[in-house]
Amino acid sequence: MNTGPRKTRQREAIREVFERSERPLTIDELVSAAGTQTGGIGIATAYRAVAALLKESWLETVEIPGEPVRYERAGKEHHHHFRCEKCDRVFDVGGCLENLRKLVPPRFRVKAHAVTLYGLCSACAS
Amino acid sequence: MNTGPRKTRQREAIREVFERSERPLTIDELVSAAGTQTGGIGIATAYRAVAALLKESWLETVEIPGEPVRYERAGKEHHHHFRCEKCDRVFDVGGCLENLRKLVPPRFRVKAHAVTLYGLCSACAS
DNA sequence: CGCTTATTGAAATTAGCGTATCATTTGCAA
DNA sequence: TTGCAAATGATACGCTAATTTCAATAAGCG
Repeated sequence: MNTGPRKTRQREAIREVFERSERPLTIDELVSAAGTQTGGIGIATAYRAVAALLKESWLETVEIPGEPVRYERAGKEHHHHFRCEKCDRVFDVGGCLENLRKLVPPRFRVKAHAVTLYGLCSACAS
Repeated sequence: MNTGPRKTRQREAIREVFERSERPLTIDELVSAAGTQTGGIGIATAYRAVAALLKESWLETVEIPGEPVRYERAGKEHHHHFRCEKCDRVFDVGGCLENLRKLVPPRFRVKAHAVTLYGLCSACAS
């Protein structure tokens, strides 16, 4: 007897997609990517699998204003995101600003920060 | 004869609320604030007035991931925002980071950026 | 292999946010 | 004061994202 999570074609596909992708993906992007690489997955399955992967901290959310939530592998080095205004893709951007804390008023306590850059990616800038 | 916008109690109240507020407000915050200061305004009116004030660039949008859109007076100096995780209010944060462009890969073109800080405001930190 | 039960997925449902409707109110020019 | 169009506001509607339903499928232990 066993009552653990089962290994299914769909979940394997989802893990593969995220492991191969170097950028955050929306649910729809995930479904599309998994669809081409395997027999395809349903949206409900995608949501459920992502929720599970979030719970076990295998994925993290990437939220950008006015955009659907995206997901990427957890545990990456500290980084931020760049959204291409032409192709709508979101890319990781390494590095960070050290002096963020200096910006806020004295008694404010900064616990986290998000930086989003907007512009044209290399593919769309040419 | 004249076919311009009319001066109403509700629009006056909305302008006053934004002029007095030093922080961005959601539609609901606006309705609440206007409600206490005057006879109250409807949500539809709030949306319409805000849309008009946006169109004439008297207001600007402040978008924070996972949050409803907020609005603040346009024309302020370049600044960013701080969201208190306890009271959910959003505050303006002066200053900026100069070296943002250095973060992105060579061929990427940066046109804008958004910085959001998260933590506890001075009132909630005590 | 056979059985139990987790998983899938299409479709229905929910939830949040914003807009459109339309009868009523009201600004304001004549 | 009068009249008309603009403005209001309660509510119905629409849209998108995400969850739930439930019958069918399939993982995987014995």
